[in-house]
Amino acid sequence: MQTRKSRRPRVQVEAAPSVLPTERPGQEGGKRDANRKARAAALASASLSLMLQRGVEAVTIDEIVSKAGVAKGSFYRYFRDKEDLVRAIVAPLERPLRESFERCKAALSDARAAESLAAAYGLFAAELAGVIFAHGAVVRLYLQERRAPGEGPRAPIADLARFVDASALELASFACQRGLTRPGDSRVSAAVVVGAAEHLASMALAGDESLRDPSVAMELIVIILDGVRATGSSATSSA
Amino acid sequence: MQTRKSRRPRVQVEAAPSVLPTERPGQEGGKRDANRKARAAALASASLSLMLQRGVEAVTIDEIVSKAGVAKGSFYRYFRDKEDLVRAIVAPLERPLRESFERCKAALSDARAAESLAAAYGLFAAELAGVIFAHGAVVRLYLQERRAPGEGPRAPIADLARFVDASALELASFACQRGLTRPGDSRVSAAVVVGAAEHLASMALAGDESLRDPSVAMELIVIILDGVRATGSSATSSA
DNA sequence: CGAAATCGTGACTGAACAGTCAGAATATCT
DNA sequence: AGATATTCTGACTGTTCAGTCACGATTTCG
Repeated sequence: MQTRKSRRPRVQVEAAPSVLPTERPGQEGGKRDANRKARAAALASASLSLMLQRGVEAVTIDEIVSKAGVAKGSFYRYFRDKEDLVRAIVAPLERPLRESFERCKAALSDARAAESLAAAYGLFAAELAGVIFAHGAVVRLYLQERRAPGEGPRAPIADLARFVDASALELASFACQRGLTRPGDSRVSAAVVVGAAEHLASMALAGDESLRDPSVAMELIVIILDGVRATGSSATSSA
Repeated sequence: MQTRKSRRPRVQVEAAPSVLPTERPGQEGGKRDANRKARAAALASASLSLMLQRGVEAVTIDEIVSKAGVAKGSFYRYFRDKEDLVRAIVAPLERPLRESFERCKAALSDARAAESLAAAYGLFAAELAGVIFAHGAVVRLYLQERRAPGEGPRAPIADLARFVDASALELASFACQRGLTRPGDSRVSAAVVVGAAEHLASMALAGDESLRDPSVAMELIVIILDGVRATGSSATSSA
């Protein structure tokens, strides 16, 4: 079997490469275990910096192993292919995102008025900012390739993007049903919020250091809340 | 000279490929001219659909010429390489965008109050919607690869993205200076507006047909204006 | 119509690439 | 320490790809 690049192989039947380091030999404390973690981390880290510089598709396995200081054969002991590597790189984002979405929905469940909306969204934004800056490089990669087609090595990023969009839509629908936001098509408000937050994060991570200030996140919140808030509550936010 | 893929060649000194169809022989009316246009269009169209499906980097010249029904040598008579092709594909977007930005700025120059802001932005949005739906496939490609690194075949898209960001920032600063929008960091409001509009456009173009309704654009405007409007003017938008 | 140019073609080249594998190196266990 | 299993290594293979070029087809122009 030889697939050359990631050009539409999509034929793998069951995944499960014959050999992958599950946790076969010396567990946890051993030198084997430490080596494994170090190697996987070196590969992921080298990939990440290369992919941020030149894009996921342009980076080759040879470059990755060269930069990571590892033999090519070793790569395939840890990852089935580039798509598998990308999946491993972005995987740490999903859980904290999902949990923050869930906590925000729970907070909205208890919300009775507009100030509860502000509180719930404020907490949500703070949590998201934590995730974004804790996983800066990975989030940059996600943002960079976020709208990639669902095929090829960028598929895991596209999957995560779909998850974010769906979660945001669910949240927006929920808030709207409970009368916390202006009535209207929740797909629009969800898209606006996701697009605005992600683009701002992209700027903050890729460029301007000064955009990382907490006041920037506050400004985003104020703008979004004023745009989305249910009419009838107090007018615009107090600056 | 052989560069294999677009892997960091970046060595070209002066561009200007030895032979490219400027307008050498039979001008304008001739059969040559018609053939040229038809071929270039076939290549661009084939590229566009392939790139939308699998991404700019994954598509090969062989696939493009095969789909376009053209010999490989002909490709290189029309485009220097894939980057050149991408530049030709997205080029038609820049002019209308620039002109809309300029018209919007001019409208803001004449604006005296909040309703002028709404009028200027409303017209701007209508013009943008026109561009977006007139060049649907190209805009989809732009949105798909918008945050790509500035190297490689996606560079022309990254350039266009920088242009959009810079223009939006200029517009936001201008509106803010004139007191038409809430005081604050214009980088934030510009990022919010661009991110929101582009993400919504991405949804409308890639997915849901129903998001193409003009009422959706109106909803976007209302949300953004309420989030951005200078305090002191009338409260939230009338529905 | 015939000459002179441009244009189209597709086989060809050299290089880069993904993925493999036999043997060397290393860790673990007794 | 010795035996055994796992892991690392990098040379190797077959393929794919970008870019070229000599030649035949087509168009233009006198």
